[in-house]
Amino acid sequence: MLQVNFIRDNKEQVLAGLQTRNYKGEQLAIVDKVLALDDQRKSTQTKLDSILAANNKISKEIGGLYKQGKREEAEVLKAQVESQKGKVKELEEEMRQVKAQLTDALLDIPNVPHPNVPPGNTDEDNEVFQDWGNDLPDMGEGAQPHWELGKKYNLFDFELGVKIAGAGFPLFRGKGARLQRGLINFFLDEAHKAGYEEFMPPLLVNEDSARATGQLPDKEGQMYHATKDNLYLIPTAEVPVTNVCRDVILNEKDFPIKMTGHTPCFRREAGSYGKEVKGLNRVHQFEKVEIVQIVHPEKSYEALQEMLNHVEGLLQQLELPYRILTLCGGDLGFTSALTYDFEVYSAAQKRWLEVSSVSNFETYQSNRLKVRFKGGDKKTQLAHTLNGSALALPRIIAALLENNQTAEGIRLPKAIQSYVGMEIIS
RNA sequence: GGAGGAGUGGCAGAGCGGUUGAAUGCACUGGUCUUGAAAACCAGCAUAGGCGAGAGUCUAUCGGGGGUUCGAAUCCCUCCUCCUCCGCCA
Repeated sequence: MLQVNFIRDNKEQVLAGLQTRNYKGEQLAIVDKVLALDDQRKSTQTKLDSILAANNKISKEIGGLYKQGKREEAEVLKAQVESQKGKVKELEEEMRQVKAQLTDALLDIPNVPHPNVPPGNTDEDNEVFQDWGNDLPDMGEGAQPHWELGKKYNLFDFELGVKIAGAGFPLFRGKGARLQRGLINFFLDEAHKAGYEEFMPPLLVNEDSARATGQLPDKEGQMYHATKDNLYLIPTAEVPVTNVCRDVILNEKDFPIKMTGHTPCFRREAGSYGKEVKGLNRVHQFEKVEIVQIVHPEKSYEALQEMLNHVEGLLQQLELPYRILTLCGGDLGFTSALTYDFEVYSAAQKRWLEVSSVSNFETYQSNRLKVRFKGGDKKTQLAHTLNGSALALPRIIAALLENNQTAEGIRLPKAIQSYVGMEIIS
């Protein structure tokens, strides 16, 4: 969430940001609401503090009087403090409520989009930041989609997944399982080379962690919830990995913090069915390698570019046609200031598939995470956080299979042949 | 899962109802001394929030939450975590 003081000092900028996100009319009133609640919070605290200060002072006097044996005088003062108790309780309750309302209101305000975020309403308005050009692969008439190829080469089995768990839980087997394992290792090795520390985090997280990275309360329905122990299955490694730095005050010298991790990701994807989700296009459980950076505020857009280059390098090594989109105001994630999506062309489905999303959250996430650092001036301030997929597996596998199908089998790109242990899947 | 013990500042560790936001040591930062370093000495060293132009001052925080009390790090309840023993187990 945004900091109240930032909103107060940059109200026009925040309002303009909301407009980029297509907030109109009454929806913009949220900003004034936040400021009003904050004013109320302050005045309530001033009242409360002055009573508490007076009470504390008297209590100390009582201590002194008891030592001197002046019981009666002490009793008088006791009664005096006691008489304020109701008022204190009342103000404390008011404080609790105002704070809760303020937090709720702040949670309703999305991040301020970066000036480069194009206007627009839907994914159709996303701006192509980097195009592939016209020579998209044409596999001809007989090209098979990945779900057919998976069956043909016995790489994965959706029916068995349904039997064991349910729809959207694919079962990888044989060469399909090896392909997936090889890709994960390839991605992790590349991240390692780029200076990211590798993590193997818990796959279930507690409420505090889910709240800190913003999955709660906004995306409650999208996560699997182990209610008995009140733990959530992670929808992305971003959650456990970013939480490494929760409530930490870093030293400026620690920057940049670069973390990576491979995890399965669990998403309920409630309400999405149909063609768009066929095969591996959208599943409840998938593998992903995530990269996270925590950096000095002045360096975050450099870091974003670096992450962009990293993801681009992966796709080039995989020899897949890709394009990069700048998400428009309407499609931009609630917590993000600037997001680039990577899409890979699926030759048989004849459509672009999103395989990575790289975002700069600036201080929006770190404010809730309380990731701060001390700069040269000894002041603590919020760090910037960024993350991106590098990469998500299922759609990469879909594109690899579809784009590389030949009569002899599926020819793997050079970069991963040693990882998978074969040149061709036949 | 059962029984017992413990959680205090970056770390170690006092305090166990009254001016204690918290002794002391270490670490860290600045200074004195020194050609330089070490040692020694002096000073500083938590976070968040309110009020204030500022100096500053007030409030909250001793694992989390709640309670008792004029007053809680200290007493009570509850949750969490760690340690020891027993049981179970990949």
